[in-house]
Amino acid sequence: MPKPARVPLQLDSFLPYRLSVLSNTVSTAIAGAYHERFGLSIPEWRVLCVLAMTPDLSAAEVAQRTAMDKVAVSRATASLLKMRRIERRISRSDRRRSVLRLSKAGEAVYEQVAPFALAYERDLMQPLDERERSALDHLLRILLGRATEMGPATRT
Amino acid sequence: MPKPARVPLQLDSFLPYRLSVLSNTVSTAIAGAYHERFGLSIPEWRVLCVLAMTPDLSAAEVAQRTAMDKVAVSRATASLLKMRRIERRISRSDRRRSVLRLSKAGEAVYEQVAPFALAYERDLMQPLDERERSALDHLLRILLGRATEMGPATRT
DNA sequence: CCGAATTAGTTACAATTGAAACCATTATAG
DNA sequence: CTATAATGGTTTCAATTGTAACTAATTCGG
Repeated sequence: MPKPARVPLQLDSFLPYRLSVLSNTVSTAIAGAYHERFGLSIPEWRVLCVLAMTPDLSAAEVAQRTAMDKVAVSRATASLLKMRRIERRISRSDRRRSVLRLSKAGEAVYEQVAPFALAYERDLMQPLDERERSALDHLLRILLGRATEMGPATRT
Repeated sequence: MPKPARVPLQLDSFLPYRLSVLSNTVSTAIAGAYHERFGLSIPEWRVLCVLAMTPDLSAAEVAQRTAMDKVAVSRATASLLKMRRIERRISRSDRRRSVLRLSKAGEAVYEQVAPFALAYERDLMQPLDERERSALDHLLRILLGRATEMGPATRT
């Protein structure tokens, strides 16, 4: 008997691979632009973004809303503080907790970056019609839910 | 006049963000499993995978088919060589070029990992019906094409 | 109250990743 | 031919990222 039955796994039709390639392509494109135009990293941009929508969050709340861990948030806020794009106060009631919000300068940066980000997204989705866009939204929602509930891949 | 018109950018409906979160969730789940079960990193897995489908590729060809850069391929192949999961020869016609293929042990590992990977993928897509799967395929194809042709985000 | 356990956030250290410099070999121009 | 350029691949160094340990403040059990 020759070879055992080969499981045909074509890498470029393998969903995790495709997601990774797509996400990397998009992210590095955006990251480059953010960096050279605004001196922002992607984690910094995320923090800026949630604080623009919702001021006075703690670091932990920011972490939750940006899907970043607390170390990443700490680094991003440290950098944003140094650039004076956010301000930090200490919570009066709990002196461990800090309260973060955009500074005037931070708002100005946000007002510049947000349209840029939205323009990129619009361009990216430009080939999709309305039906396809809502299908995309639907699929991403399902997949993320599923991936999250599956958690650390347990099988064999 | 008060605030300038706020551009409403909700992070969790921003496509690049959603792709990043989904891809990270899936990748870290799989990476953990590959690592603890087979001692493989994702780059190593990718190399293994393309060599299983197509033996006797050069490093550059592997790079192209895995969407990795040549440094990543070099590291992955070095590690796979040390573990004796692939073999390397020097091309007779061009002594810079190497020719890579799975070893017996490499094939054995592949035969184990591939079903695992496919099972993970199947579970991930389990909530999707046939229509949705083909829509997903379609959308990913379009978006990747678009992201690639847009290249380094140029705008403002 | 007081000490153990929790929680918010930072710091330190190791592993990953990317960019540029670097060999060795082959191709090309004069 | 020979010098220069280009190519395949590896190594080096710096930047990013993740994990674990740590500090400071708060809560909880007794």
